[in-house]
Amino acid sequence: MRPDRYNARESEPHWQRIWDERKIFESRNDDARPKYYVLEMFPYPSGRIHMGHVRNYAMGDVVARYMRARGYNVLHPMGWDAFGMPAENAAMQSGAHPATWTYANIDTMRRQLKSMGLSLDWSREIATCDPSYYKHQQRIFLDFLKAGLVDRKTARVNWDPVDQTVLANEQVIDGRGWRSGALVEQRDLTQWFFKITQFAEDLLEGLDTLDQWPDKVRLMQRNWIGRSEGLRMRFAIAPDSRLPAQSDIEVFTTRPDTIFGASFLGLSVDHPIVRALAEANGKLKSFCDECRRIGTSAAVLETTEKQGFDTGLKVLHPFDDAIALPVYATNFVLMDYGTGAIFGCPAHDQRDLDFANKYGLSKTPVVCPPGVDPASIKIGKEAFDGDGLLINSRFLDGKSIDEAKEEIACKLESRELFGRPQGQRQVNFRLRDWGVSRQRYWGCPIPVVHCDACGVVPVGASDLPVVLPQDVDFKTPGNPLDRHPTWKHTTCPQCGGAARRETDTMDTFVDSSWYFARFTDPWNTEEPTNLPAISKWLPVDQYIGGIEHAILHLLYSRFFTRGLRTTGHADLDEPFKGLFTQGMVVHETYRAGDGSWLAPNEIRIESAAEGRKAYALAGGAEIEIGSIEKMSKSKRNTVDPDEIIGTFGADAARWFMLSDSPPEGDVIWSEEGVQGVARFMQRVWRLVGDMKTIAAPAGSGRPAEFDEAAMTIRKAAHNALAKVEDDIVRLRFNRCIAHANELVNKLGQTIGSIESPQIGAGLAFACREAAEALVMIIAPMMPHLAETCWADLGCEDLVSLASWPAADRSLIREDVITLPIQINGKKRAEVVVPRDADETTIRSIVLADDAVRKAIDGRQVKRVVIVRERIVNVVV
RNA sequence: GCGGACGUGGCGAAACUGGUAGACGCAAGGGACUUAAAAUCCCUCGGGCACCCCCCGUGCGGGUUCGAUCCCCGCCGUCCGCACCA
Repeated sequence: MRPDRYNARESEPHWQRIWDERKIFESRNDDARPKYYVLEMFPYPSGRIHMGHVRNYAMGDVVARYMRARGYNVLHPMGWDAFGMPAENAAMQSGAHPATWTYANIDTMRRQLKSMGLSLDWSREIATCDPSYYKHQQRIFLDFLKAGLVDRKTARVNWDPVDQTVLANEQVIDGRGWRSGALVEQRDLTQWFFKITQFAEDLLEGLDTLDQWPDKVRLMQRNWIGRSEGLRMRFAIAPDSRLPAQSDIEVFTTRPDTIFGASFLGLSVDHPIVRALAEANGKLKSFCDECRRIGTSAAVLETTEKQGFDTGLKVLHPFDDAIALPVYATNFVLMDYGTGAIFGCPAHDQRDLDFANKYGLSKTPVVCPPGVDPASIKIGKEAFDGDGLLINSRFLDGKSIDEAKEEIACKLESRELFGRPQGQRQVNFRLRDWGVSRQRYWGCPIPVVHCDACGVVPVGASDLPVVLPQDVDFKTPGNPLDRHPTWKHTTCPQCGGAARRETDTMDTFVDSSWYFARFTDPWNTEEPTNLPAISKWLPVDQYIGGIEHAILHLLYSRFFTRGLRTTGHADLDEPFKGLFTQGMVVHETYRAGDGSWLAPNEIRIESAAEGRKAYALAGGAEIEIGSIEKMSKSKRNTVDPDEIIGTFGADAARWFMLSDSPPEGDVIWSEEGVQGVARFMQRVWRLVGDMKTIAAPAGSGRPAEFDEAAMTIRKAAHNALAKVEDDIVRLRFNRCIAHANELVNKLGQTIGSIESPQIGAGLAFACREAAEALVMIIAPMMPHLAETCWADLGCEDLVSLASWPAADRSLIREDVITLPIQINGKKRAEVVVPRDADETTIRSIVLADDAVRKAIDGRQVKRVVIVRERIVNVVV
């Protein structure tokens, strides 16, 4: 007995169980069909999934299910980005061990993801906090170390003196630790680094090959890498101010052409020369300390004035000994870019101009914009950095900027100063090496030991993994690994003497930099990956995730892939062939009179012609409907996927997530919207039932003749198939859904107008064909409803295993077409013409048309523009 | 400040990137069925008007074109990224 209503709550677990038992989504590495690897960014196991996950995984699942139907061997795995701070914070607050907390969260979230009906290969599940995963990460670290891709050097870090840990830049808010609130100090610590800068050029060039990435992301990475070509040049210190150990100062500049506009040298307060001078100069020292204290956060930089401290040193202009330039210690020159020193040319650099104005330094214009009289140039508050010709520059006068740059570079390169060339061309990058040391417990241990006799010694491969100790306490601040009573004491792999383990763990971005590769052979106990599996599956054909990872995660993964290649673990450069960044899930906010936020399930909406109003469920007070914002706990505008799935079903949640907005944009979750989806689902269920009563049995042959109703149905079905095919591969899910809606509308209308005596073989076949097409079309998005309909229609096996019925595009081509007719660019009429009509025929049909003649109204026809199968424009 | 994106009905959006602007959905209004409600079905739904005609309309002002949401120039506004990188 076919129920009147489709019951998602019964149906969804039923099909999930069948999919699970038959393991139909597990992919094999020895499957010979063409591969397709679709991957969504794996989640951090924070506790529960949120609607953003639902959207992300719904998108990936559509792609996976569609490509499977198209005959591909699809890899669609899932795992957990399971190391990280929140687990330690939870341990500090509740006392639960990070591992216990993390695995409990994973269990919850796995159940939630399974309730979404995702076609995932759970047999490949990995968790980065598992020793079976991080063992291989340690191996990769050691291989990178051996290959010279790892460095250990001192670096300036944000140090939280209360928590006794290093903080990332984004964890420092207004100069204070985000958790402790303590004033953050800048400390020089010895840290581990991945030498990502070694691949700077390659990472930049590789972007050009990533034509299936959003331009926006490529641009962001390009800017982040920040390549610039310039010149290192040395200035001799004037003899009377020369220091004992220092005869010259080297600067980096991208504008050597402006050398005759130079009026000072600016040095970072951390420049060795400044440091040395500060030893003997208390005022300079306190200036430097003050600059360091203020820090470099964005908000601070906005308001901080350019400041300098005259060191008393003078340097000689490289092309005129008679010019001596003052040397300042400044707060705006960075030590870790270029040489930590610049020459300032106020006329053509805004920062230098600000500085010069403050300290009354000269500002000679040396580039004259085209069409401007050099004598008329006045330098006020705005520096000119545009193009022009050189002036006031002696031998450079009249040259272009590029010619002048070239000339200065050649001159200085071929000239010696104190026994070395005075200039050297250099390409500089904004990109810095990737510091991976974290003074935390819940991360992958860095597998080296420190031996007093042998120094830093890698742990032997057979001793991996270096496993985190279980018995740790989080009551005291600092690194639990460091204060663990026994864990760090070990013996040196080299000399056998007493040694200490490295107690830093790796940045969790390391964990996510190669997980996509591990999925290709997650069972491998010996190696991180193996080349046949890598070659088979990588690159990921379609990677889907949030734009917030546009730089770090994606850049690190690209670096790692190059590193894996260098160390023989992989054989490609670019891990992600296609990238898609989906938008956020946003929701209205609700605010009570007292300013407190209410959750969507605490209010009731009433809508009428005058507008919508919200009332509190408790008490009934009217609630202000606020702006639409990203779902967040603080604004309480979240909805819980479990509740939505429990009420409307996973299919409804998935469909709505894909329906309303283009996938790269934000989608507004609304109760009304998801109710609309629920109505749609019942409509599909009824329609399939209606069509079934007409439809021929499954597998019936195609008759030779189709009547008009049958043709209408067939055309609608094939038209929808064709449009969905075009849109789904471009991830335009919102359009796919519009096509599905149109098909349902069309089929409903046509079926509704059929009188039962009319039903012949043609119509029966068309109904069977169209009903199956409809089910196939919705299946990637609403797999459970689709399975139920598929079974109801008596189709073979599962729709999840069925092949996509390729659209017959010849059916969509009409023999006669309706052409819109414009008179002087405005649409005035339509005519029906044969598709293959030539221009003369069309012209005469158009000009004979009553509506056209009326619109022309006797005026002279000057021209008739005919665009084939598109439009006709009559110019009068 | 630099770089980028975007502006279309009451709302989310379509429009094959130069060819019928507003598909599809949400909300709203009217009607049918019903004792009633829900569900379902039908109609209307950018603005104006003399309402089967016609005029206006894709942030604003120009331009190119037979024809512009789309291309060009100049404004206005919103959002995002980077942030003293010499």
